[in-house]
Amino acid sequence: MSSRYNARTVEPKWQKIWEERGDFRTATDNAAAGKPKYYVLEMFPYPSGRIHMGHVRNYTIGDAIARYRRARGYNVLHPMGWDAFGMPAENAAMEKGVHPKGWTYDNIAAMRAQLKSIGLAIDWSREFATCDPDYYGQEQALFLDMLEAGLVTRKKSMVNWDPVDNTVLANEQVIEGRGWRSGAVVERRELTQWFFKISEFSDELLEGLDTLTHWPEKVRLMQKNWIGRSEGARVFFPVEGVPGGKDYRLEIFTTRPDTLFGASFCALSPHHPLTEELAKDNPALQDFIRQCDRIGTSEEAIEKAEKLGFDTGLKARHPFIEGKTLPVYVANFVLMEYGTGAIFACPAHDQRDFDFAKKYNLPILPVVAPKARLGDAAWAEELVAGEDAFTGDGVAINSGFLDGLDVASAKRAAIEKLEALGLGEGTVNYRLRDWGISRQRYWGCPIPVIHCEACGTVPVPRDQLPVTLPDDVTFDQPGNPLDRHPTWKHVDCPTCGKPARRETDTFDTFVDSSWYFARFIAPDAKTPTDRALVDQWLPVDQYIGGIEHAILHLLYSRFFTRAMKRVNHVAVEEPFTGLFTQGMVNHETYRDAEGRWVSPSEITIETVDGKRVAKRLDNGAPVTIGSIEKMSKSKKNTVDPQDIIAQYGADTARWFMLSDSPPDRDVQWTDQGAEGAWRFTQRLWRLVTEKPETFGSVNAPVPASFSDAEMALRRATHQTLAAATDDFEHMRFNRAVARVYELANAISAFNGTGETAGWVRREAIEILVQIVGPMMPHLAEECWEALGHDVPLTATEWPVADKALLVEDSVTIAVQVNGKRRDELTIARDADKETVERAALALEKVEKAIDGKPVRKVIIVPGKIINIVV
RNA sequence: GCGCGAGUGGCGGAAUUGGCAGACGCACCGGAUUUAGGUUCCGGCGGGGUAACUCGUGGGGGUUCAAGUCCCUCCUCGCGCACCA
Repeated sequence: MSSRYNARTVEPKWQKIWEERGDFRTATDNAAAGKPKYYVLEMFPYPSGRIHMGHVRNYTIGDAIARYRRARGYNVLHPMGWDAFGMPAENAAMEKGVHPKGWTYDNIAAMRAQLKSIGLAIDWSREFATCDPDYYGQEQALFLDMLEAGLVTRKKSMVNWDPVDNTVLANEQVIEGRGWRSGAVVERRELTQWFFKISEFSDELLEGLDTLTHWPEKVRLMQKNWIGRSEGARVFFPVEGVPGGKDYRLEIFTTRPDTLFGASFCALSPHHPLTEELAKDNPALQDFIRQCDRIGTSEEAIEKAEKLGFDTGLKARHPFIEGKTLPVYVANFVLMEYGTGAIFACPAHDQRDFDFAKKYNLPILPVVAPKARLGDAAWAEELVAGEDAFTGDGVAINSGFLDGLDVASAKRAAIEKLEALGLGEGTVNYRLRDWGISRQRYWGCPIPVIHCEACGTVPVPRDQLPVTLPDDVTFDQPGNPLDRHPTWKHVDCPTCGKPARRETDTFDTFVDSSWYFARFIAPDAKTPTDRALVDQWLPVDQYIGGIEHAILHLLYSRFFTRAMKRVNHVAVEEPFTGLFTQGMVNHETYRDAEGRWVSPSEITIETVDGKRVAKRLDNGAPVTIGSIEKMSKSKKNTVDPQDIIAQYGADTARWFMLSDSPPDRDVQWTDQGAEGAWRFTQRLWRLVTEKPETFGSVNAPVPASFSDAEMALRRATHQTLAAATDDFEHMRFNRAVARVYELANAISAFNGTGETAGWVRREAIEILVQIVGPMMPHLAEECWEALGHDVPLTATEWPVADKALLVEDSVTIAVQVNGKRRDELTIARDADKETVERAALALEKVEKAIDGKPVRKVIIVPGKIINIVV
């Protein structure tokens, strides 16, 4: 009776049944549900208009977890929403003349339909978009709470300025130092902006990392380095000749006070107050600053740029060496945002200082020598003549009272001395800077403040929230449409009633994504969160998303959760108990004879003489097969999930996404892999439906005894179940898939007949279908129904492995001689070491390998290996 | 430039705390059945060697009875770098 499995009809059928049954609507009041809660969340998507394979992978992983946890008896919360503010909507408005709002909501509608076709176990009743006034209004309320709590500040910071378009550019809009549209050389410009005081949480955020034991170690390490706690010293260098500053003391931060005796110059950031003071009547310095400002604002650009300096002519007095002075430079690699915006440089022991000293012929004096080369004059010569600074541990030399101390002791001694002299102190510095949240853009959440000439910055009164975006805006010119809107920004001051001006900047979209996980718990609450409910549901038990968010999004969310706790909107400090970072989806690239990228859908591949050869489908022109890279529009190596779903069904796409690669690594999408996944869907369907008469009846009693072959299949079944369950617990879906194949092979190979065999066969196939359930839910439901069940799989509990069937009576272990495998031995599991040793030594191949030589040692690892050393 | 991670057959990968390298899948090769075909089933499949055996986890070195796994070093690729999301 078996016929082909038709995903096209089966998948919508089950999606409809699940929806009608309300299987995935979560009982909001978990306490009443009487089950443990489990909150699983994937990073919500930006509504670009179409889902891509990265989404399919992300949401399939999350869905498998959600369905597995549901089967394990948890009350699962698995919501979905849209990270809907951001630049692409404004770009579309400029390029296509569509309104960002219409464009965004149209995209959401299209992507929602696509996501639903994947068959995700999502509670769609909780869906929202961050551009819904209801959501961003609550975000404004949160901001006001944080403002009142002193967590917000205003200060000056640098932006990329396009002098032709007269607009602020994002870093990604600066290409090789030029504006992406105008092509003009970009300048740095100072702007007063809003900031969250995340730097006040540096220590807390750092220490909190230790509690995140279910996060990848690499993410914790990246965050730790990003926060960048470093112990060091503030040192004051008295500077002579500062105009109008008689006793000017230059404050610098250093992590290496032990190298002070090797100092050869001081350097100021181009935006250090002293630099700006000096530049006032120094046109050459003004030019130099302008030159530095052309590098752009990204740290990457600044660090990669050639090191340049400007000698101010000022001299700084060395704190330890009487009479010694150091030249004071302005240098392009000194960041105003880090430390004090000024450094002292010890070229011998810092690579950047070293490069700079070489370029400007400044002295390089080694003051730390590696232990092994202490007192070796040649070492110092090599260092100075070479290209690399010595940054390792060693012993202080040429350093007066520090001589002979190791680096750590020398640091302590130097700080003590500085403190005694009143020329410095030990201090802790962090790399983490405050979070600038002002964006000079339209499509974002308006910052709810009003600027009044008399009253200063005044919060928008709560009863006037949300401050909504005006719809009547134009995108025919660059710049912020809110700022040039004829009426929107003109309001009366809420305090004094005089004419005032709305803040026209909007929030960084990272603000929107820093608390959405809390909003899903009560998406309609009239306050940002519903405390009774968030206390039940937070933190998120398992969060899943791309590794590219390892630092910013996750750090901002951690900060925001702490800030929300301070203003009593949540009880927890950490938002995500478990974090899983999935890899990317890659695909081969193709180019035609002219080097233009060609899409996979435009070509066909054949194997000629064992080699894969590609050509265009339309005209047969040859196409070169290139490297495997991350799917991207620019390289045209994308595969549209909708095409795959239309051709093979969602289950095939899901299965492929989970089957081959470990989820935290990159996966390569291949047509053959997709076909292989599709073939397995057909195979499972055949296994279930081909010979229904060979299965026992549903709910038949357990037979009294089993044959050896029947026991073997039962063992395979329960061992697979135990192992696959463990794999699900650890998100090792690729291993679970491999075990599914093994069990399927065992079921196919089992040829027992009769009632008992039928019972065993049914047990095996049912467990197989249940394991497949979280991964290919539609197919599994259809199989489950075909096996005679009335209750859908989504409402069926996860099976439990019979522990008695997990252990074998005998084990096969390898026998090595001098570490090389010579034979194997099958022996009772509980055999003692002597028995094992005697049996191993008696093996013919082992005897031959020993070759009469004396046995020195026999290593027996029970159940694993025997190694005979001769 | 700085920080982080990853390298195992033709390909994706598997391998408890160091304990039989290559499970499982894809591709490929051979056979059977059938069809108009990509279907299905059976067998083979890291390199060298007739074989005994031997070499093999990015390169080089080390620790160990035993190393894909631990240590040192080098190379390649990927991610992040604060206004992309």
